[in-house]
Amino acid sequence: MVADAWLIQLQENGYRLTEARRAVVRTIQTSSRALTPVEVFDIARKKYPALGLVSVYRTLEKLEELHLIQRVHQPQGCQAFIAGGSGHEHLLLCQNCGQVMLFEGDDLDGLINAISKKTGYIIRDHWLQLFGLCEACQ
Amino acid sequence: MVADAWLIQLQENGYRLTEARRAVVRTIQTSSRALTPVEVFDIARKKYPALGLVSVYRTLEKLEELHLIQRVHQPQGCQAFIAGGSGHEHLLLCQNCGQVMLFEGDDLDGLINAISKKTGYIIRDHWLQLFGLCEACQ
DNA sequence: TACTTATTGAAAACGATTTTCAATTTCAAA
DNA sequence: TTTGAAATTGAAAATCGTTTTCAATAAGTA
Repeated sequence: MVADAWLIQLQENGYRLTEARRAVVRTIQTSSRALTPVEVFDIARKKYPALGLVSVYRTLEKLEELHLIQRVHQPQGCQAFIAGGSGHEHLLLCQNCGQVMLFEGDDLDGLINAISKKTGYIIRDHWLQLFGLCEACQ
Repeated sequence: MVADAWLIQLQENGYRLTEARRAVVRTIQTSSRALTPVEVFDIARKKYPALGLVSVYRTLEKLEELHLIQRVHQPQGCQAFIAGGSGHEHLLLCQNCGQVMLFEGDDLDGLINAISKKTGYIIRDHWLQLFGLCEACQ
């Protein structure tokens, strides 16, 4: 019935497709903001009341391992997850409603080279996150 | 005896100077990598064995509130603290030894304007963190 | 020196996450 | 279809990091 890429990914990695996993996947996929495990639990249970919180944790773990979701770091905490992007993308968060957008196309080469030269570090990775107000919240 | 800026800051904000606070302050100030509360506890107790873990948490809370320390976000967790910079600075972390350096002079205006135009967001803040290998670990 | 009040460490409480376990469900093989 | 092995489940218990409570102590002012 569902030709869902995430479910296929789970299956191809040897995981079984269960109602609990479908419920968690659907919940995260349809959210425009990052959700904590308990939030996923509360939302998903509306459609699948038998769901247990433990299964939420276990499914999130697998989805993160497959890079289908990613953890969102914020000043208030780092327990929330959002659908992961494809390739190299960064996050843009609305400080009012929590909406998360992904963007790509950062060109930090100049900056990174300068810092590398100044500090002697070999730089292998970077995190960039922007905070602001989405159009609706301005 | 100690003409320490952090201790003065604490005092000026109405907090008393105690051995527990001195021990925590000294521990963080002399560390080149981010420390978790328990790590601070273990290190500080070597010089002040009577220290309690609760006082570590309470002192970290006050130091963070005064912006003297900052929380370090990493893939493995976000509970560690490092001495805070002055003004607008970003972190550069060694993925091998954990050493943390601060740098400033990021010019993200072009990038931020482009993202702002593309998404309609008003961008008010940003986080940038670089990961790599320090000279000693290469 | 005396006194008020912040601060302390220990123990208990708490909340989030993980582990254990018997029952259930999935899915491949018959 | 049916069967059966193995993965997955939810509930309960255990665990971990952090916070609260509380009586004793220490800091700093008068």
